[in-house]
Amino acid sequence: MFISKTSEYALRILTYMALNNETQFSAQSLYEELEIPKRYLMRLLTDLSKSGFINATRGRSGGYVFARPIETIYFSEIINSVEDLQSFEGCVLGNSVCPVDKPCALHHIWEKPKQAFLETIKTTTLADLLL
Amino acid sequence: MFISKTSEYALRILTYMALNNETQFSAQSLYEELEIPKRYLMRLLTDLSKSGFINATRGRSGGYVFARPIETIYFSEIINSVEDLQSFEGCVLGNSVCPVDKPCALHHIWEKPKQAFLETIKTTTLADLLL
DNA sequence: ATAAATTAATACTTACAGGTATTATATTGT
DNA sequence: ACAATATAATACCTGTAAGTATTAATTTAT
Repeated sequence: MFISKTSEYALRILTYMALNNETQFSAQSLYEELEIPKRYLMRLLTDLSKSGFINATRGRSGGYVFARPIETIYFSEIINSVEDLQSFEGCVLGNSVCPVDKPCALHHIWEKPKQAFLETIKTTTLADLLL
Repeated sequence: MFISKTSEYALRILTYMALNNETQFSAQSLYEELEIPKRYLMRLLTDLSKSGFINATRGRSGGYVFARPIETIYFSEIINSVEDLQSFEGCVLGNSVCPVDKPCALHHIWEKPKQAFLETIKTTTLADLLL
């Protein structure tokens, strides 16, 4: 499982845009490149626009462009915009509380993969894909 | 997100059983200890029994006991019994194909956390909780 | 002005994980 | 034998993520 399908889509869209530096991307062109159901893609683009990752312009020669430099867009922020990142931070066993002094049985075992995941998404930006 | 709620429950049940070595656990007693909806817990116990982790005995003094030594029960196996582990192995971006010679943009970035996760669950058994 | 081409808003539908209810089956103490 | 106490099987309900449909708003070429 790992991340939701919507997170997958959001990452797919933005990584594609970051890697193909065209001046602008239309929903149509993104639909043709990425394998995402068209109407869902369009709605997601509006969401990503509202979240401030991209700017939309309507009308005949409209489309989407990055609203900010891609050096400032972290994967954690993208994922967090479509699902709750908090659910990754919490206890593996889903315990409401998992206190430091008396953590759940799996706590220390889970730390390593969890940190590897969080660190990766929190320290990697879209620009890092170009390196 | 990471793992499904059902996986969480399955882990919670079996880790609890591993850590509290009573001769037998009734659904009732597990319900009182773990915070899992009762009927769902009972169904899950039957599933875990069918999967061969535990043996169930019915009737007046029935309950559940481990069917195998806990040294042989890996977390990967538990998770895999209630959801598809394959979904963790696959491409982060959910691409149907993500070929080695031309992997997706996030491929190498994702490798580290993914391997950390898979290695942990594939090399850790319930018995390791007792160490 | 008008039509074409684009995104936006909103509401609806679907699929599935998670949760519930009911009835059946097995075991054991009396 | 019978009642009590377990688990098993099966069907149903529900909430939410994912996907679809419809209509509105905006821009631009002619």
